[in-house]
Amino acid sequence: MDIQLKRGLLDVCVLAAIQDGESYGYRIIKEMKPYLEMSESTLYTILKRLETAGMLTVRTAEHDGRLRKYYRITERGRARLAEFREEWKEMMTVYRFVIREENGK
Amino acid sequence: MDIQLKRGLLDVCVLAAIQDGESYGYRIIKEMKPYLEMSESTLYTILKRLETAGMLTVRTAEHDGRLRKYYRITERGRARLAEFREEWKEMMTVYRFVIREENGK
DNA sequence: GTGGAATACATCATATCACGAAGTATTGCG
DNA sequence: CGCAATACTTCGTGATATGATGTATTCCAC
Repeated sequence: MDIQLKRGLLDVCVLAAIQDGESYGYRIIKEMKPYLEMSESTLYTILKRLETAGMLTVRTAEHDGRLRKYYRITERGRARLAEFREEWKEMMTVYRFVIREENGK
Repeated sequence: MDIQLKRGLLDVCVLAAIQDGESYGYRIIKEMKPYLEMSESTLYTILKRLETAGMLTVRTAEHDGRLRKYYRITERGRARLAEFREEWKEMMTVYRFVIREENGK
């Protein structure tokens, strides 16, 4: 998919991946892969950004001798998802503008 | 609208604005405004980029003593629009992944 | 007839951001 | 032992949207 198009989905996609309960980086990537591929460096950048924005919280825990960071969505994060749904309506309006001519085919 | 979300639409939106016949910068902005707002500097940057990519051609003509640049879509530009429609299908898949939980409400 | 809005385009600096590359460290399997 | 998988981090780079600013003309209101 076009990178630019992808950009708008990355953040909300990560939030969506933890909306049912906490998860961790490596698992999030695997879970999202069928829908949207992203590199590890991208994901961890996004997770940091979302944390800074108060959209998720982090806790570190040991699992099989390895450290894992578990991410949990916050109210603000859920609000972002709700906002996204509104923005999507605008997206659809623009989409119809873009494809209008080929519509009659 | 969220800037990141907007990014994926800007280029195709400009192409869509000239798909029915040539137009010029100032008019494109006005025409797109109800759907997607962009600053002038953004538009002219995009027009230059699309020209470099061979998705549109430019001709300069005088109109009421002022110079205008008229932009015309190319075959490659139309191909980009067609490609966008395919990408949109992927976008819809991701969209459904994002809103899946709230769907049942 | 002067000032300001509208028309029309250009350039520059800046901030954001996705990503590849590379690294660290452990577990588990053949 | 070696290699894949797990798990996270850091750095540099390139792309890009935008505000600020500038140039130049036309048209309308006062």
